[in-house]
Amino acid sequence: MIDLYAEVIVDISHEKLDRPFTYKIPENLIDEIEEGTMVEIPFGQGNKLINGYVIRIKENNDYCPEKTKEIAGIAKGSVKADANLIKLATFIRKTYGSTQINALKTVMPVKKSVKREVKKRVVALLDEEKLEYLADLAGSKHKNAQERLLRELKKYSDISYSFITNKMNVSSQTISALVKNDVCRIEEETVYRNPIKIEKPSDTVVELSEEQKRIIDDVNEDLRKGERNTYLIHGITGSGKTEVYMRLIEDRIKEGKQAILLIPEIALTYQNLMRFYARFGDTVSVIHSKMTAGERYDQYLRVKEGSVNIMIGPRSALFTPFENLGIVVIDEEHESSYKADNMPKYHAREVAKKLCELTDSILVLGSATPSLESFYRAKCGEYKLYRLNDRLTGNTLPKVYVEDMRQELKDGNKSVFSRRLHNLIEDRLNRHEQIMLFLNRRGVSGFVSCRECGEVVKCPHCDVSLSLHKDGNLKCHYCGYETPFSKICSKCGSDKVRGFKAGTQMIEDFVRKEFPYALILRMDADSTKKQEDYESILSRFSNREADILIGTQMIVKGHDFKGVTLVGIVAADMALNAEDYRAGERAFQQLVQASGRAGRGENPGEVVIQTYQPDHYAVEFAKTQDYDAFYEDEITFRRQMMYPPIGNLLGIQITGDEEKRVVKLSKVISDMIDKMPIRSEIGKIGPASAALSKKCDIYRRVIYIKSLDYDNLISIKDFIEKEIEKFNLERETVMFDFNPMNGF
DNA sequence: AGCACGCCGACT
DNA sequence: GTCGGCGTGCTC
Repeated sequence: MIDLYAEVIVDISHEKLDRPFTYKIPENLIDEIEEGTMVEIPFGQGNKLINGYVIRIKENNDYCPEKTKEIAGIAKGSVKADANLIKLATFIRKTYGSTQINALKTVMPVKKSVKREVKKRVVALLDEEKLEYLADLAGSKHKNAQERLLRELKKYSDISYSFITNKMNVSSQTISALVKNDVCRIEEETVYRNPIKIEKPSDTVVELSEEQKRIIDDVNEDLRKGERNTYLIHGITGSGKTEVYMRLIEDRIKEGKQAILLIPEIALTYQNLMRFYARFGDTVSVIHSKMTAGERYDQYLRVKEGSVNIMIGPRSALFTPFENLGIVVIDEEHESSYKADNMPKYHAREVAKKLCELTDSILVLGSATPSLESFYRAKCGEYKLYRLNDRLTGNTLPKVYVEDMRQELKDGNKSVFSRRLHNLIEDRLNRHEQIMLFLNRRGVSGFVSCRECGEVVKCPHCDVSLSLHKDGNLKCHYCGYETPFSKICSKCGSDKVRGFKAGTQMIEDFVRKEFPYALILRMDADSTKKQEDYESILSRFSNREADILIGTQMIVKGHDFKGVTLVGIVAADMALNAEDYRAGERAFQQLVQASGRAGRGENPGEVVIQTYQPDHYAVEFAKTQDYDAFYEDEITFRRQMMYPPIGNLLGIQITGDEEKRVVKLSKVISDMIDKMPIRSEIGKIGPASAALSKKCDIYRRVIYIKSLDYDNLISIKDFIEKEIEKFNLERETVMFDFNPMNGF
């Protein structure tokens, strides 16, 4: 019998080990080991048993035969990765740049039958005096690493394990030596959470509109012809996108196939989830990030045994190992949560496209405000575009007022609210109808604008707003351009240029003062530490326990509050002037989505958008809800600047604990790029300090590379990675993000 | 990442 | 000498 060998990716995430290792497959395991099997292998001089994934099986051994070891066995309680998932992992590794093992791990829906997430910390057991003494002692004996650790323990007494080994350059042996002597102890934390419980309501069969019918017939016709396309459904809020998804999914299930539905965040589409349960019953399953390992494993088993046909969840639901996938639907496809925020930073839309190619499935994207990427592809003919322009319930879109805050100021109104918003709030309170006040502050660190003319101070090189720093200078977070702050407006000459700052707390205080009899709920990151707080605030508001809900972008998504007839966007400028190239797109999306919250019940709604820049294209087009016009303006800007989706952007983030070193390393990398032989034209921006230039004592700098050719960016990333490997970096980290969504 | 090997200073 | 910390290099 011929010998078989396996290429194994070891479960150690380190660049130096990020390549396949060849192992011999023992004869007794030949039938059991396949590509995707998790195996136990002896590794290193100590032949320590570790896990690894078999990614390929081959007949010839291209490695030195004497050194080739045998696979020890199949990893206990392991779960096999199916072939498509391995291909997806390879795609993720190549497209977003990560180690193979990390790509494999993100793609695995369940790694083990019981997976525990542990966070190790080192905690001091002695008091400061004793530690000081021991540190001195270690110092005098030239035990440098030990001294470093002891001094740090004296200062903080509780340090994360990975910080010590990675950032302080102290090895695990040194730590265990101290543990043995009872100087400190290692603590492990496990975090678990319960899933949400869903009841089964009944649902009535809905009559389809002409628009909906056309989409469904057209898609089915394509499938009959053997075509596999990507479809973008641009449907205004309340136009019945969900019903279209359900019909398309139903049709695939009748063909014996399965479906994946991606939604931005589980809690936010609770209502939609119930509709799916009502329609498809037990064949629907849900996964989300907060489920415990056991719960996840249960869902995985149900999928494997074929009792689940539809998987609903956030981006990770994409990796459900269906036998015979037929359709992937991405609802609210413009949402930034579809982009992974930790490595590998993949985008669910792109991975879904790849998955559909691999499984011969169709991809359906839906949104009221499609991402520029998707709409651009639709315009190019790469996706098929459909519109849903009619609101099913027959109620009209809300009336939108844009209030010019410059004029308010001129007329002597210095309050947070325009006269119109103030009057409308009073009116709604009298009529006992509900109000939502919306304030966005994400990604904003105090942009600067003229209160007279609305002019925003922008970077002459990057066309993004400058932000005011404590040192009194205005800085660009893209290229590092710096200029002193001046009260004098360069456009109109007034001396009313000010930084912009407002918080939900401030709005709440103001509302309490102005309308003391109103019942107010506030929701933002500070007031909702826990998921329960969040749900309870929303349900209390839904039960009409309050008149006014004040919040950040959290309150904008998905929820239907029938009683709300007035939406106030207190400071639209906050979103307009976020400091990256997506600001306009995000602002438009948020304004339209926020407007969509008003008048979802019987009474018609009104929306007030307050801004210093009523002429801003995002505001103008949000007022008329004119997506196409907005798109034309925005794509022109992107084309001029070569920003995505026209060009591609690679973000490189350099972080470290000492500013000088981070600055120096970013300069080194920047020079490296300049000297690099490249295939096609690129544009380099930076290095500059990141939007959050210092966070938890870690300094952050960024470099952006623009290129029309995506592969060009990949080779730049590979090149930099290879170069910096030589430096053996210990205190700095370099991270890459392809076509970043939210900056770094 | 984590293990062995080997160098080099400190101490019997 | 020789004990032991810590840098170096390798892992199929």
